[in-house]
Amino acid sequence: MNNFLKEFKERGYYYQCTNEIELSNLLNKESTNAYIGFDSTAPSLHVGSLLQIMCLRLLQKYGHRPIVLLGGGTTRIGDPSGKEETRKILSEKQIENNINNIKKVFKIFLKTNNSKLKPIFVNNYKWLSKLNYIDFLRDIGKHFTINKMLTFDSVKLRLEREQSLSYMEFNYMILQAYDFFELNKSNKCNLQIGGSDQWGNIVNGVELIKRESGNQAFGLTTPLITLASGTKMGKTEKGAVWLNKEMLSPYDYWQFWRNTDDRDVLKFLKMFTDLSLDKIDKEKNKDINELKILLANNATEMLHGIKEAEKSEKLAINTFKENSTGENLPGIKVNNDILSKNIVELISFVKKDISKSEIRRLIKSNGIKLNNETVLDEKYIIDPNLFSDKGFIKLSIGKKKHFKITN
RNA sequence: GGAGGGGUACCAAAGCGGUCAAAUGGGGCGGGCUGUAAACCCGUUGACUUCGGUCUUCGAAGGUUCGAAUCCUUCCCCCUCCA
Repeated sequence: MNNFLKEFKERGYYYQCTNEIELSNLLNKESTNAYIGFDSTAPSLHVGSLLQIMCLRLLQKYGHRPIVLLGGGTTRIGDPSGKEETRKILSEKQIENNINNIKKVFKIFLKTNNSKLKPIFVNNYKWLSKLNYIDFLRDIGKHFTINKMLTFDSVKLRLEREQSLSYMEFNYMILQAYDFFELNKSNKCNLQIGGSDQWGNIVNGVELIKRESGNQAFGLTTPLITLASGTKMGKTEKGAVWLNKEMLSPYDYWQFWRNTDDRDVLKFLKMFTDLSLDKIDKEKNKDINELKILLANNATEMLHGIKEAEKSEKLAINTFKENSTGENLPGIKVNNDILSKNIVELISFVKKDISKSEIRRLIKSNGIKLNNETVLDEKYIIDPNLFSDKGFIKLSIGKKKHFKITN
C-alpha cells in the first residue's frame, strides 16, 4: 500500500475510499493534487475541521499538493448535509471576511519551503458565479438523476423527517461535484478528501469527472470523531474551540487539549500531532497526565508556535500545580475608581460577559477567589494590601479562569 | 384552495385566569470527590438590587379583566391531513 494511505489509516483518518487500490497506485506513481472544501460560514474554523486540515498536512508530507477550497460560492447556498434546517445566508462581505481569516490558519498548518507543495487556495465563487443556468443544466445537469439524488443521506434524511429542503440546497451536491470537476480540469486535482458526511457529494464529483472528461478521480473520507463521552468534539465551557487566535487564546487552546478525556488521549495523539506513530507507541504507557500535556504541547505548537505552547504549559503549571500568584495570567488594568467599589463591580468590569446576578451567585457558592482566598461577602471591597509586593492581585473565577488584576 | 395542530427561557418539553420568573429533562455554571480526566453527589441557571424588593420575559401588536403564558381580535411563522 502507498505510504501516505498507510499512515492515513494508522492515524485513524480513514473511513471510506472510492477505489483504494487505484488511488494507492496513483499516489505511488506521482505527486498529486488533492482538495478539501471548507465551510466559510464563520470567521474561523474550529477543531471540528482539524482532522481535515491534518489530512492535508499529511498529504503534503508525502509530497502531494494540498488545495484548499474556501467556498465563497457554496457558502452562499449551504450544505444540507447533517443540517436540519436551512442555513442563514451570509452577505458577500461576511463571506469574504471569513475566507480571509480562515486562510491564515492554513498558512500556518501547511507552511512549507518546497514551492511545489505550497497550498493552493481556490474560491469556487470564481467559477460558480459564472455558470450559465441553461448551459449548466444541459452539460452538467444531464449527468444527475433525481432518482439517485433522492437516495443520498443529505436529501433522504430531510425528506424522511418531512423537513423542507429548498431547491437551492438540493443543488448543493451538484455544485460540489462541479467544484471537483473544475479543479480536476484546472488544477489537475485527482482526489477529494472530506468528512464521512461528504461521501455522497464526493462520489458525485468522481462520477461527474468520469463522465464528462473520462478521468479517474478519487474520494477519501474521514470518520466523524465522537468523544468517549459520546458528545461531538470541539466544545468547551467557552463554546467552540476556534483555531484563530483572535477567537480563542493559545492558552485556552492548550487547555482544551489538556482536558481531553482519558479515553481519547491516544487517539488524539495519533490524529492531531506530528509525533511519529513509533514514538506514540513508546510513550503510551506513560502517566496519562503526561500524555495529555504532550498532546496539548504538540497541538498548540502546531497552531500557535512553540513559544506559545511553552508559555501555556508554564502558565498551567503555575496556576494549577504551584497555586502561585500567576505572573503570566492575562492581566487586566483596573483604575482606582473601580477598585474602591465592591468585588461585584470589580468582576463585572473584568469580565463584562457575566451579569452581576451571576457574580453574586458565584460568590454565594464560593466560586470567587482573590489571591487564592475565597471571597465570602459580595460587598467586600479590595484591600490594597492584596497587591502584594508584585503589584497585582490574582482573581480566580471558578477553578479554571484566572486573571491578574493590576492597578 | 379546504380542515386541523402548534410557536414557552440555551435546547427539549409542561403549564392553559391569580399560589408563574414559569414544572421536568438535557446542557451550562459553581461547589464536593479527584488527576485541570471520567463517573458520582450537592447547589444554581432573566436582569438590577440599599437583599425589603423593583423591572423586563412565554411568536408580534392590540383588547377583555382587579389580575393573562393562560381568554378575545388581527397579523407573522412552522407543521399535519385533504384537494
